[in-house]
Amino acid sequence: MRVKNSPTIVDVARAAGVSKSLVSLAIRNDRGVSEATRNRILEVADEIGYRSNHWARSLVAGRTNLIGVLLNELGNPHNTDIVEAIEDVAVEDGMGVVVSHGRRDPGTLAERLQAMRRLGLDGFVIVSAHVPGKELEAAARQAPTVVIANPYELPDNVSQVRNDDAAGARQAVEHLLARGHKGIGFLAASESRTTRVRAEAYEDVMDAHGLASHVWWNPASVLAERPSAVFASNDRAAVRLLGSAADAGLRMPDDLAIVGYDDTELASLVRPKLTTVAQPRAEMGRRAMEILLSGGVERVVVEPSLVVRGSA
Amino acid sequence: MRVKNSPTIVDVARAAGVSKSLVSLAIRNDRGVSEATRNRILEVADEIGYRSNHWARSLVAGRTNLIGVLLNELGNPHNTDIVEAIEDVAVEDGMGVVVSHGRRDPGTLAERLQAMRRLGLDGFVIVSAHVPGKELEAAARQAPTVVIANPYELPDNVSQVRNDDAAGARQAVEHLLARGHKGIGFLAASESRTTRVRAEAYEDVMDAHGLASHVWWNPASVLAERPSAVFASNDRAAVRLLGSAADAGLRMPDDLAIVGYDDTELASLVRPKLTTVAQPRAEMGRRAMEILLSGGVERVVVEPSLVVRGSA
DNA sequence: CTGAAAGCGCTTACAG
DNA sequence: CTGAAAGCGCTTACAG
Repeated sequence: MRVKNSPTIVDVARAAGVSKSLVSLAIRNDRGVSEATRNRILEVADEIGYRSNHWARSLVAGRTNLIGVLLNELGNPHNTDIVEAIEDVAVEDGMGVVVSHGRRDPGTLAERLQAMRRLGLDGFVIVSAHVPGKELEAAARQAPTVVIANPYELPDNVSQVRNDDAAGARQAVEHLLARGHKGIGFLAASESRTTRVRAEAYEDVMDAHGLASHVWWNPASVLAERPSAVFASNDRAAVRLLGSAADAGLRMPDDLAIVGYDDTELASLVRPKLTTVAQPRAEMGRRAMEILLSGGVERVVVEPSLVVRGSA
Repeated sequence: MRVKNSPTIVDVARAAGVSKSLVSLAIRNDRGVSEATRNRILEVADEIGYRSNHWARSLVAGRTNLIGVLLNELGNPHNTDIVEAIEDVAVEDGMGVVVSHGRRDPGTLAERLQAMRRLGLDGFVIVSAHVPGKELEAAARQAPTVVIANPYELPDNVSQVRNDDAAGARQAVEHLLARGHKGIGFLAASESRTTRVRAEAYEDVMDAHGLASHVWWNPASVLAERPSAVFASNDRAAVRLLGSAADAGLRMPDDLAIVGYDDTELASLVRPKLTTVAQPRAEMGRRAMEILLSGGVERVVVEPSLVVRGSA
């Protein structure tokens, strides 16, 4: 599986009858090469199928012009939308993006990040809360690193862009209260810090209204207790609950009102469509890239907003 | 945003008091380096945070040990499951994977493939039917290339792994016929070859049973005609139809039976759960990697299977 | 067991 | 406007 020998700069030089330095200059549009010469060189290069070797170029440049994006998992639309926003900005700035992912597993994530580090990328965007703190720290020592998530451990040298989970959760619960619900529970999707913050904000609001809180970890427990409404820590959990509740013969939102979090595609695919809290994903991706390109360390919090649909 | 100067092999050599060649040998576990020396070198390397430069290594090796995976779009679970299977095999073989995607747009896909080509990757797996034939051809000239999809144009030098869409479609339609449906329509999700093949197989089966065929392009047209059952060209289209039908007050599967294709996560998230045709994604990813590593050009067709759930 | 030298494909001063 | 030389970080023969 050896790569077919691609033509190099010296092949072009030979074919065009010039020195290889001149080819290099012509290809990079360096002025100081006559119009005619440049055109001839470019033509020859094209003819023999020359394609500059990114690795060699990076080696001398000391930078790769490539950003590494590490995802918690592929196939999570909340994450992948963020990736697209990152890429938009990167491409505008003439940088490439390589994507990797770790299947929600800290060990795999660490491994993938290390592989990216070996590539000597110019920056890292981590769209996951599960990368070990020491790995983040090591990555940030090598190149600007920003996390788009809210991990338990966030070393001082790494930047962060996250949404205000407490504010989002409050909007969700207050919406439910405004609709007259009193028996409102919380469905936790995981033990992540994000879930915890959302749960605590939920409890605070309930407390403030003199109402009792209930946190469940799976749809079955929810159905066993039959609250009048549930705030789920993300859309996926909300949709699972929606399904289980439907299976149990409940009608949403009358028998059970449900609010999710993230506003993924899923939310408008199911019936009733999900009322959910939307994170400004495009903005988050954009901010992350801005921080990366600035080279400094920043912590940014953006505001989520409630999207009311049929489920609550 | 210049990368902080990472320690190189010569830094290690200096710190350990040996030549840089020796460091190189020690690091690659080349025998011919005394146990004691190797350990000392490795220790020093670890101490000063040495990390080998993938680019430099590739430059001299003439290969990158990296496979490029190009996706039609991120966030399509059918695609991303395939990617995971590819990665499993790649990691087993000591190769890395870089992922890129093109948002379903041929121009963007072509651009991304070109960027990957500049990285001099050792092979390409294209999980998309929308990459222009000439781009595939150029990629395959450079390194082994296999498409996991069924594009209209497939150059002779590129390999392919795909499922038997006609067989899958036949299973779907025959299932519907077995359930007693006669007025069965087809909901097309796009103008891709895959959709066309599925549509034609559907028509053939209907023909064979002396029944009329109807192809629609959106849920609204389906509902205007009220067939008794619909075979949708993929899960997403099926779920959209499910939603629209529910909005129109229909009960599935009694008022309308629906069958999808792909068996994505979506299929078991909605209610009723979707009856759908499953592609052996793990096998497809594995086969693609095997072909890549063998270096030859092959065309492989795998068998899909019907998964019966609640929607039909 | 260990070191000096050449070279991977490119760019960057430095002379002409 | 153009060429010869050095060097990016590494590996690979080739001598000792």
